[in-house]
Amino acid sequence: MNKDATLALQIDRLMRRFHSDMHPRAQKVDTDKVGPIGGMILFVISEQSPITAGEIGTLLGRDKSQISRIVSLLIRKGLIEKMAQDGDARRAPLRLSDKGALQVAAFHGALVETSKSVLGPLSRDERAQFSALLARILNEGPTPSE
Amino acid sequence: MNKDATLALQIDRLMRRFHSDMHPRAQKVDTDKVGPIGGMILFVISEQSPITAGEIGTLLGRDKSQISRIVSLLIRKGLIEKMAQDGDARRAPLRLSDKGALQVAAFHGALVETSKSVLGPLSRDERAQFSALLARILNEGPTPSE
DNA sequence: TGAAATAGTTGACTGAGTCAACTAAAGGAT
DNA sequence: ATCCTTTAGTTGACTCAGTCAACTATTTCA
Repeated sequence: MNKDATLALQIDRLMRRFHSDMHPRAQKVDTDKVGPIGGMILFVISEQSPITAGEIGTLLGRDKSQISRIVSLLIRKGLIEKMAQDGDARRAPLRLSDKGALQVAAFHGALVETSKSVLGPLSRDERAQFSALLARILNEGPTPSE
Repeated sequence: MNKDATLALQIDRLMRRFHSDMHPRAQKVDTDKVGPIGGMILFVISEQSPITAGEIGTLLGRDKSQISRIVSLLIRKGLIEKMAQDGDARRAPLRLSDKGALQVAAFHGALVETSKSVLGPLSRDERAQFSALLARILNEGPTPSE
């Protein structure tokens, strides 16, 4: 069997595993019903702030329309807020609210648990190896700090 | 920043990259409009036949209801067919039709191209390493190993 | 100043994924 | 045998992810 095709199936299965593990964990702490992607957006903002919707879209590899909708939901829920303009009235720099900062900690925990659960079979070294390979694969786009 | 949380974001981005690369490729060869998961099901059947819907669900990590619907679509399109019973009337062993075998080759090509494109930054050795790590993750996880 | 590029919003749609309820067949125990 | 439980698959209803196109407002630059 073709190795590349096998790899494709493996990646697909990893995705499924990751999602189905994360979903219930994220739901349990998602008191404001912002969904898993809402959680990831909060997480990204907590790492880099201020950040615009467009930058979030690039980081997460999602369409701007999707980001736009979830961002306005997060604002409506009071988890993030638009900051004062930075000179370009098209851009809307975002930052966490205090409430959002609390929420982020919970999502962060869910993410960590999911990673630990899914990557459980790997040793510490292997996990680092895996992460390094992922970083190389993703290297073409903007990567979160290391 | 927490390493495990970084890993979670990395995996998510890999998934996004993989999907958005595969989607157009799969669509181009998807003359019967069975969708990317339809293609993966065909691929799985081409590798292991006969196989039941339940086994496909386990292999792909999808819900049986989702598999059931797509399988009946594939049958309606004439790409796969139910075989004679094997003694258990609940189980429905499936196999490719001739038409399905042709379609599978096209999907296979799309899968290979996607792998090559997404994993382009990796060397031959790194790709093998990556595949081995994936195999360790997937085989020792909550899914029954082979 | 007028045209093109950029950031974001909105609408409409497809499809993935989840959950629960259901049918039908098989297996096991007394 | 008959009941009870388990298993394979089907179906309905629903939520959310993802895509695409059209649109507004603002900035940039020729």
